[in-house]
Amino acid sequence: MIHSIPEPAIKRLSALYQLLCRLEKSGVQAISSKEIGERLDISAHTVRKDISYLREAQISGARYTVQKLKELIGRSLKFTTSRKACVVGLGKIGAAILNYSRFGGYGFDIVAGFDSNVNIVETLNADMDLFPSYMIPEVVTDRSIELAVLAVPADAAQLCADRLVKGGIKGIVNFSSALLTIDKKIAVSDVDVTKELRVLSAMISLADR
Amino acid sequence: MIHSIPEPAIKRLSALYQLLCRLEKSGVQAISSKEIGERLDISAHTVRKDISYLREAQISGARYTVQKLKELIGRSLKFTTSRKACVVGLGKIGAAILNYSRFGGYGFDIVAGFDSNVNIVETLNADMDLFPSYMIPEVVTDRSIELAVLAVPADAAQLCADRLVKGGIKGIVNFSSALLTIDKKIAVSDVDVTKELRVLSAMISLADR
DNA sequence: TCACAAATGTGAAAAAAATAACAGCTTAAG
DNA sequence: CTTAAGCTGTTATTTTTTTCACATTTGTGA
Ligand SMILES: NC(=O)c1ccc[n+]([C@@H]2O[C@H](COP(=O)([O-])OP(=O)(O)OC[C@H]3O[C@@H](n4cnc5c(N)ncnc54)[C@H](O)[C@@H]3O)[C@@H](O)[C@H]2O)c1
Ligand SMILES: NC(=O)c1ccc[n+]([C@@H]2O[C@H](COP(=O)([O-])OP(=O)(O)OC[C@H]3O[C@@H](n4cnc5c(N)ncnc54)[C@H](O)[C@@H]3O)[C@@H](O)[C@H]2O)c1
Repeated sequence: MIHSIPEPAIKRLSALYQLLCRLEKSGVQAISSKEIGERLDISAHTVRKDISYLREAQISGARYTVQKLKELIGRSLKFTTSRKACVVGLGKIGAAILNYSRFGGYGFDIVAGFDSNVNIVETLNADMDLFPSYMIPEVVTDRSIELAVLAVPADAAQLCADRLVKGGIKGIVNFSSALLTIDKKIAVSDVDVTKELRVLSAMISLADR
Repeated sequence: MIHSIPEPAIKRLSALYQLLCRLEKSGVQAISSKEIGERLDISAHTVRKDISYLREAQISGARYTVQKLKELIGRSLKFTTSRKACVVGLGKIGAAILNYSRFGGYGFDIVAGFDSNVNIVETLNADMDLFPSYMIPEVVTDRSIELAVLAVPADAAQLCADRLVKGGIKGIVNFSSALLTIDKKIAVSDVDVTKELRVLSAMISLADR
């Protein structure tokens, strides 16, 4: 059964999937757990254990076939079907992400952008449709958007998150430093540069005691 | 002794520090572990446990004094002294971070920017000095820069990281999807939006089985 | 064909982290 | 002053995650 893969394992398997995509493109046919471990900076034990959570053994004894392993992980973690995403807040960060062209190649399709500033909505040059912020619930529902990147100022984050939830969003990448109060069923990933810097700073301090 | 605080605890304490800064500004004097837990979405047990790693008890029985707790964490994790940082790669993401004005208030001082494109170095409008990429080692050393935000294309990331290391950098926030091969002593935090989306995608899939 | 070096898959052991339990202190109200 | 409710600090317990060990399988060269 596939339920209850430890969350750290899910993260490592996601990274492994990306590695396998790259290896496949560059024509590599097979790879061992040891080599994977070196690339991802984790132990070979962990690599094999993570793969074993997927409960679908490949041929034991032989190195992993890149293509087959990629398919196995993709199927298990549902990376196969492309998911629709949107960007909320089209300032510096939001606009950069909106126009980042490489998401498509990885199975994400940014189909809408939102901002409260009508001027931005009307003038920003983008390949997808842009809407004013109040239309979030409607558009998210109508277009079956599952993921959102939230790049608004901290004090607007909760309001926008609520609108996304109303529209039925399933996951949010939150760039603001606001801590969202949100239904547990919705997956949230916080990307706070200030916090990252602070954690690094602490680790540096504690490292050299 | 302060050594060996679990890494998850360091991250939570960093978040707590930020919360305490905000509370102090808005004039809150005291707060309980229960309230902290609600704000940070962790249990009150965990909050108290994390604080106990710092081995410097406040008055037991009374709620935490915001200011004192902030000072304790700041002193223990060395958030008190401001650290110098730089940005490498002044494209969309890099330029946004370079001009983000709020880092100063949190103890980070962005004192330099680097790009291989001389045109950008010369024309970009910024408050700090900008340099061509080959000068990274020299400038990092001379100005005692400890932290770097790396926002270059994936295929340039390793080269830039090596230059930063040569200059004596201590921590890197890496926005590219490249996996850096780097001395264990240097703290690295990867911020890969594509990977975040993928992890969210996996969690969504596994949640509704 | 056979032997052997090199892999994998997984149950078991160890380590790490989260959670709980509770003794003892604090504050506030009567 | 006394009591009761509420809170912290820390030890104990449980759960989660990582690491290990090894039986078993593959591919290769003589
Ligand atoms: N923009 C996004 O939404 C997004 C999303 C996911 C990941 N990323 C990643 O973040 C990184 C930055 O993204 P971006 O959109 O800002 O890219 P960008 O192309 O706008 O900017 C990259 C900058 O790096 C500079 N550069 C190239 N080689 C360099 C070198 N050797 N030394 C110094 N500078 C160099 C370029 O001149 C350019 O200014 C990339 O790795 C990208 O893949 C971006
Ligand atoms: N730029 C950085 O380097 C940086 C660093 C750390 C954190 N952040 C955080 O990331 C977030 C985005 O940063 P940015 O630099 O792109 O900010 P920005 O100010 O450039 O853009 C914010 C955008 O959000 C829009 N907005 C405001 N309220 C809105 C609402 N209710 N609905 C929809 N859109 C709304 C604004 O019109 C603006 O276009 C902020 O929370 C910021 O604090 C940014």
